[in-house]
Amino acid sequence: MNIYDISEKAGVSIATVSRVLNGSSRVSPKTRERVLAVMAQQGYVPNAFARGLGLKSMKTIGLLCPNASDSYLAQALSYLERAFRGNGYDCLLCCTGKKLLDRTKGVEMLLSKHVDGIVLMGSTFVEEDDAGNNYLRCAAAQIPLVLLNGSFAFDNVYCVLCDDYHATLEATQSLLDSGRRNILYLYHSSNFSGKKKLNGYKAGLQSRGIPVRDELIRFYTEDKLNVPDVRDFILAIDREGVAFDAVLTSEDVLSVGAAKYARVANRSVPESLSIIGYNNSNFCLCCEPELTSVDNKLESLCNQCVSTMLNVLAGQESPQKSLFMGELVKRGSTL
Amino acid sequence: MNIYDISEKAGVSIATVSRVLNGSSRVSPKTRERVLAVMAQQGYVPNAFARGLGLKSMKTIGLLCPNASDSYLAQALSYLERAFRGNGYDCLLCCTGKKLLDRTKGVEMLLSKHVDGIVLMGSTFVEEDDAGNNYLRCAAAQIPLVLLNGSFAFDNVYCVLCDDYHATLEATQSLLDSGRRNILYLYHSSNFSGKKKLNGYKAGLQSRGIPVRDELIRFYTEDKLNVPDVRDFILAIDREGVAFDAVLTSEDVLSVGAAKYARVANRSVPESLSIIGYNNSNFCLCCEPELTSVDNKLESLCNQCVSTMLNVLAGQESPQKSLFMGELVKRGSTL
DNA sequence: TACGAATGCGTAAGCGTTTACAAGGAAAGG
DNA sequence: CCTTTCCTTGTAAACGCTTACGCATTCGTA
Repeated sequence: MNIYDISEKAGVSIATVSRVLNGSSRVSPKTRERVLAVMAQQGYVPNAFARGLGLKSMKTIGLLCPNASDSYLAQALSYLERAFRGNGYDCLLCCTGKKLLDRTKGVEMLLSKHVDGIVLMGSTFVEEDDAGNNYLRCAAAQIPLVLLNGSFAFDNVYCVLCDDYHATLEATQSLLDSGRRNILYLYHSSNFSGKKKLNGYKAGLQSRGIPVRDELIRFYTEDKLNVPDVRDFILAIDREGVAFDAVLTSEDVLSVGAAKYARVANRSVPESLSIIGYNNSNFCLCCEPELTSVDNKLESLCNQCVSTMLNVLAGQESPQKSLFMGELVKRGSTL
Repeated sequence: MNIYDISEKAGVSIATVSRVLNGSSRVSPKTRERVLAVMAQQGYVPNAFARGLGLKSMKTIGLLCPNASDSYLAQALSYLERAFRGNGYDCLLCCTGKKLLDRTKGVEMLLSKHVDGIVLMGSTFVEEDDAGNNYLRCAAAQIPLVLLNGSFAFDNVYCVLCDDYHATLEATQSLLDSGRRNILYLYHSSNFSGKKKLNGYKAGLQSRGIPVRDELIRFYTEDKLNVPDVRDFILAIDREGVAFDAVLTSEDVLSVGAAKYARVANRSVPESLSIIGYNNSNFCLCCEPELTSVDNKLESLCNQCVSTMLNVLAGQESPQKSLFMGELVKRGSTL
């Protein structure tokens, strides 16, 4: 069943069928009706490969996601896919893990499938001058790239991100202003936004004249975020003899681990230990007390990603960088 | 940059280039080397549309997912994508919501993109004879379909699922055997596996001679699963005067809500209230005490989906139905 | 040495669309 | 009634690849 069958049954040429297919105005209403009727009756579905060949586009956006099972990224995936599909674009998903090499291969795959644009999720990308990201330059030479939570100054690379630096800075200040002095900072990835957050933490301390102490800055290295393991990780820090009266983390799941730690260590939250997480995810509401967390406006970020992409594809001017402000959502885990 | 450029620079015909591209054995090693060298040097990437036109396949699997932000489905997505890509297939994602109409449109979209096969996630499909699922028949006429957690007896439709009926039955018995008599059953969707679970609950009661009481079976209608709302939902049931000493749910998030309810209602878990969830997700470990839950072997299910799909695509015999057994993982929320 | 088979490669015909160009007819203007 | 213009439609040439078929060349064997 192809365009020829339809043209025959409708008594028109294939060009006319194609024009109907593409909504060209250069078809008389009567003819259009007839062709559409035949299509519907025959259950005709145009061949996307052939269309792609002709149009050089298959209305598809590539999503490069480090890990679809991460609840934050999964949520982002969901927002992005919905918004793109609502605008006539489908999404090709590529989950790559975090390694640069794998991400490079992922981008190549997406390019070979001739996606119209790529959204790179999850900020595994560092600053402008990182040599390892040369492939971004190559990719951007062909199609528009939008980085979600990443930054990379180059033509055709657009960045949409939350100001993680200031958000973390404010969270830190908020802890200090409630009387905390020894804030344990726990983070899980040293990617672009990971670094911003860490810097925000340090700046927060300095803004109140509190010295930055390395033993209070801990990197959780396990790839998988598992609550009991995080709890034990913090417990071990405690047993080292490092004293802390607050835990600030780069992700909510780490904070859940902190809440678990508090329980086994017999410390009351928030009286003896304040906890602040990041992302304002579902996990915050699971704990008792509920977790204070930084809302980094994921839905807004995703919508901006999509509209930026659509604008660029439509040849319209678009901001190279869109920065959103995070917001501290206070709940029971802080004073 | 196309096959002609390469053929010219390598001094061979396009047929030879194509043969190299497809790993045909009908090329001398020397020629192959030369062509590969030119390709690499020129950074040639074959046009997937044209290949698709010729090969009638673009090595792509469509994933139909009701909701990528659901942690269970997100996890499944991640497993599926990884396994498919590891086997040379990419994944086209389509998140549709649960409505039949939307899912139908999603399937049509995937068909028009000529995916090689479709995995339908999330069991929005009911039994064999549901008239609404005619589109599955149509789709299956063209390409293989694999249902994850669904069942539909028809050629070219393969089912991979967990025995939710027996898993829920056993969970119910386990509660009864620990002395509980009034088990509140809370569920969120009445899809295929939702019905199986409900039936398992009823059968569990009956197996111990306990009457099924309608007021203890509650459907949580909100589309979004939000912990505080679930808590209030259960609180309202309590206030109705319906007494229950255990809560069994169709999803962990509902159980988290139950744990929250217990706290505001001043009931101790598990002494005054037992709780069992379903999926054995991360949420179980966030609660205090940790939640007992049914592990429905998601990773195994997903791997089976993939190997079934690959087998069918390779023309090999494959089981029409693959049934896995769930397992009750006991934790602190039960006696 | 001769002949059939096997191998390596090229030619050309698809695959199902889009679209530039052209042509035919109707409407409009003189 | 003849031109001109606009509108609708058709013809045919891409798009970049795969592959059946055919032609040389090489190899093995009698």
